[in-house]
Amino acid sequence: MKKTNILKKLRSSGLRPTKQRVEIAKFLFDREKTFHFTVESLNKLLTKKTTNKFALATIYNTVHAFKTAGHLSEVDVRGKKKTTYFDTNVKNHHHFYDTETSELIDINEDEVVFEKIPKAPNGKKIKNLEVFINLKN
Amino acid sequence: MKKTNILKKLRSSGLRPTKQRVEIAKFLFDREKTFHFTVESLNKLLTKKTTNKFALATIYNTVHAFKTAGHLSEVDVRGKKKTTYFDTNVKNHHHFYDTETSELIDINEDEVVFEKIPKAPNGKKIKNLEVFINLKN
DNA sequence: CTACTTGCAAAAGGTTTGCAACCGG
DNA sequence: CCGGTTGCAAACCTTTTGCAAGTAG
Repeated sequence: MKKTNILKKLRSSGLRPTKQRVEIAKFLFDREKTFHFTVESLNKLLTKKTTNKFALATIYNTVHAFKTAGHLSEVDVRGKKKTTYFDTNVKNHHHFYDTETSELIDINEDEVVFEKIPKAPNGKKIKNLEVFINLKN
Repeated sequence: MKKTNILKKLRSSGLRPTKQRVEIAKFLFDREKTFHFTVESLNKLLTKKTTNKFALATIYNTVHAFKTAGHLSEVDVRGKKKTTYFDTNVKNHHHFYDTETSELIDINEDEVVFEKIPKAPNGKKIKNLEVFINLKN
C-alpha cells in the first residue's frame, strides 16, 4: 500500500494524517498477510522499527480510531494474557489460537461450512458468528 | 444437589470444604440450568443472598480453584466489560452472546453441526472448537 | 487561527499477591 | 497442632482520562 493510499485511507475516515497515525498505519496495513497484535506488541515493534517514539496513549487512541473507522477488528482470546488482540483482517472470518505460543492464525470464512446452526432466541437476530479453534501440540 | 454431594465434590477435588467454599459451591452448582457469571456479579449475588460476607480475593480464589478442579469453565467474551465470564457448564459447548444485554446463552454441542472444518496447521492438533454467536435486536 | 492530536502522568478498572489471623482435619 | 484458607490492603497490569503543548488545514 503506497503512502498516498494510506493518506487517502486516513482522510476518508475523517482522521487527520498526523505523523504518528501515518507511521502506525503504514506499519499495520502495508503488508500482504493479515497481522495480529496487541497494543503492547505493536508498541514494541514500532519503537524498534522507527526513530519516532509513541506514547502508549497515542497507540491506544490510534488503534481505537482505526477500529472505529473499520480498519481493524478485535479478536476474542482467552489466553494467559489479559490483553486485547487486534486483527488487520476486517472481513468476517475465524481463528485458530495456538495455546502454546499465544499466536492467532486466520481461517477464511469459506473454510468453515455449517450443516446446522441454532436459530437466534426470541426476537433476536444473529449479528455474526465466530469460530474459535484452540490448538495444542 | 444436596449438601453431602457438595462436600463430596469439594473433597474429591482436594479442596477443603470451608464455610465460604461450601456457600459458593451451593450457590453455583445447586441449580438446574447452567449459570453464567463474572466475579463481580457473583460477589453481588452472594452478599445479597447470604449473611456471610466474602472478600473479593476469596471469590477469585474459589472460582479459580473450581475452575482448576474442572467444575467451572471460562468463556471468551468481547463485550464492553473487560472482565472474565465463567460458566457452570463444563461440557464442550457453544454460546450466544447478546450484545445488548451482555448476556450469555448456552448452545448445546449438538445444535451445531459442521460440514467442513479446516484442519490444524503443521503438527498442531485441535484442542477444542468453540462457536460464538453475537446477537442483536 | 482553531480544532484536533499528542504526550505525559494520574486515575481507573479488574485481578493477583503478601501476610497475619483463622480454622478444618 | 499444622497447613491450607480467608480477609485485607497493597501491588500489578492494562486501558482510559485530563490537560497543557503541539500541529494540520
